[in-house]
Formats: sequence, C-alpha cells, structure tokens
Amino acid sequence: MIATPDRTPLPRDFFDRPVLEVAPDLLGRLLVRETPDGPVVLRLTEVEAYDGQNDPGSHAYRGRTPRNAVMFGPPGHVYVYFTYGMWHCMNLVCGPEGRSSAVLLRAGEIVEGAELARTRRLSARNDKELAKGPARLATALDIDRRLDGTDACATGETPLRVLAGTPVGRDRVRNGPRTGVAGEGGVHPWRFWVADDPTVSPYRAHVPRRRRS
DNA sequence: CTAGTGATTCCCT
DNA sequence: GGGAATCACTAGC
Repeated sequence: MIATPDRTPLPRDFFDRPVLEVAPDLLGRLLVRETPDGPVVLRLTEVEAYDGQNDPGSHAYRGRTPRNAVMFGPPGHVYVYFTYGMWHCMNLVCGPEGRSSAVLLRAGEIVEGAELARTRRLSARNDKELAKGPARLATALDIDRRLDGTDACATGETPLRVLAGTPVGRDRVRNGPRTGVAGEGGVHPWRFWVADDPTVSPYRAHVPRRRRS
C-alpha cells in the first residue's frame, strides 16, 4: 500500500536548517508551479547543496552581489539564475538568514500537468526527460528571473510552493560529487538523488572550457 | 564530442 | 568606463 502524498505546504522552519540537512530531506517533496495555463507538480528526485559560508562552488562564495542577493535573505525563498546564455536554474534558500546557503533543484518527475510541461519541453523524447536536469526542470515549470526572490512558503497566493509529499527514506537516498563544480568545490559529495530513479540526470564531471581564440 | 548563448563579475585603466 | 573570463547547461551530431 502506497501512502498518499501529503499536500500540506512545507513551513519556513523546514528551510531554516543547515543546508546539508535540508537537501536530502527535499527528495520526494512536491514542487507546485502555478501559471495562468494551469499547475505543474514535480516530485523532486535530485538536488545539490551549496553553502555560501565556505564553499567555492557557491554563487555566494565571494559575497553579496545584485545577482545573488536573494541567497542572503530569509530561508524558503527562491533564487533563480540565468546561465550559458540560454538557461535558468532554480534554488531554494536555506537558513539561517545571512548564511547564503541554497539547494539547487536538479531533476524531478512530473506528477501532474505533464501535458503543459510537454508544450514547454518540445525536445524531450519522453516524459522522464521533461525535468531531467536543472535547466530542463526550470523550463518545464516556466521558471525565470522574474521569480527570483519569490517566497515559496507564502500563505495564500504564490506562483510556487513546496508540499510535504512523500519524503524518501534514508535507505533510498544516494549522494556523490556535485555535477560540474570546478576545483576544490568539486570534492564535496553534496549531490543527493533518489536511488534508481529514472528521472535523475546523468553525472557529468566538470570540464574546463577551452579559451576562445 | 562540440557549439551556442548572453548576463555577470573581475580586473584593470 | 572596457575587455576578458566564467558559467551549478542542453541539443544535436
């Protein structure tokens, strides 16, 4: 017998904890994205932790800038960045405020609104690919910089919220090096995913990019 | 494997 | 101000 996923919103306290506690605890939770076209609901299967305090891989490592300002604010808010000239990626800020840690949402399974997600992800060859990768996840959920700073724990109207869902047991959580993080930051095994889940993205080690001529 | 895209930041002047 | 390097990626061959 499978338990029905819990549709209760996660309270801010959930995010007001060390990022290495929050990140694995997010697996199996439900991210609800509401737009005028309708809702898309995603079950999280892969995340990465970034700790602004002493983490060279974090966007907050060198201090506060206009881009990363949201990471220095209260937990439970959304940090969205634009990268590689084309893509957006979404993070959830963790506590305590000022520590500027966050969890990158890397992949998930669309459990509701797959039809809508498919219209945003025309190159996906099957539904497992709809949100397999952080920029694909953001595309499937229509997430861009306009949502930067959104409170995912707001009561009432909000374009984005996180529900309790069905947390993944410790025995089904795997962890390993973060994808694509260069240098010293790459050593931390702070990528967390659901064991044997087909929506988890393939691991890619960081490849230094050759300088343009 | 590689090209592509443009915001952001750093490091000068 | 400007130029260069960086970027937690994806699509397509």
